[in-house]
Amino acid sequence: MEKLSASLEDYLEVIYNSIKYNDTVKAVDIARELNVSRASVTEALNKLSTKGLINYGRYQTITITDMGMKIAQDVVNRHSSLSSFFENILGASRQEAEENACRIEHIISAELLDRIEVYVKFAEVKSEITNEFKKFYLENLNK
Amino acid sequence: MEKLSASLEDYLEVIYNSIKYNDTVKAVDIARELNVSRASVTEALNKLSTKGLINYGRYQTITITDMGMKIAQDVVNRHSSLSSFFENILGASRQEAEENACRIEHIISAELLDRIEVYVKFAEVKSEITNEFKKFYLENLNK
DNA sequence: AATAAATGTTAGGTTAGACTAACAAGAGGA
DNA sequence: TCCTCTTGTTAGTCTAACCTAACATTTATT
Repeated sequence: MEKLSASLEDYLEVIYNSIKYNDTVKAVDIARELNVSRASVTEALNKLSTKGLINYGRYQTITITDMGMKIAQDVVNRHSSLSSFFENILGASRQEAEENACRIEHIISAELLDRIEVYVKFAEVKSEITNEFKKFYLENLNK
Repeated sequence: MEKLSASLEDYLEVIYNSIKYNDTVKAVDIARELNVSRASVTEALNKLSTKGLINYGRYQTITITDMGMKIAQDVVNRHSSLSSFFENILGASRQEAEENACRIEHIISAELLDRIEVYVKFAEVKSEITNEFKKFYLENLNK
């Protein structure tokens, strides 16, 4: 199975999260969330369906297949690893962290992401590092 | 001036580096470097020229304008900050670091990049952190 | 149930960025 | 100089991802 485009990963991610937290998704929700037209959502749904990642047909309820589930969870994991790295280690705001995670999650390599995940664990164990960096960062703002 | 696309930033970056290290660039070099056809290079050169970032006309030598210079240097800075973060702090190989920097440089926010740059300085001052992380990373490989 | 509002689909367009194939221009060697 | 090879350009295509406008279907309201 060839890699999904950044765009299709976004659609799948929204579908996954929406089902997880609201038990269901409608095309109009996806459109709002991704700031695209309803027509674009229909197009994306057809592509995801053709690839066997969601179950979907005209005017039908959207569900995720097992394969789609695996991919969606992988995207979501990438997202949350990056986001917590940006927020907890680099000290970015929640929003800043989220926005960057949304974009970078699609293009980072598995290996580099792995290093980032380990770094998050590392910083949990050695929490003084994070504090020292925050101090260092503030000192550097004036320069 | 509106933001350049990732693709045009790549072209400009190659032009900048090529001129910096070889005093000149030819379209065929750009094509090789970016793995695109010569036709695609011609198209990109016309766009960059229209935007006033390079001086260029049919069959003519390519040079960078002052404005193009600023943008190119900014891209190159983003690239090298990211690359050294990935290599020196996260311990990725040179190649891994470069490849990811090439992609991420186009989409990271200025604010997050700034935090990364400060983190690189921080790790230079506190070099024990990097060593501890490398140890921690190796220990975590087996889990 | 009838109608109005919301949602989903289709058809047809646009744009950026790539491609190939064919042709044009320039550069180097015999 | 002529010929050949390399390099650059053009024309025409393709694809992904978006859009709008019009139409179809479903859902909600009276």
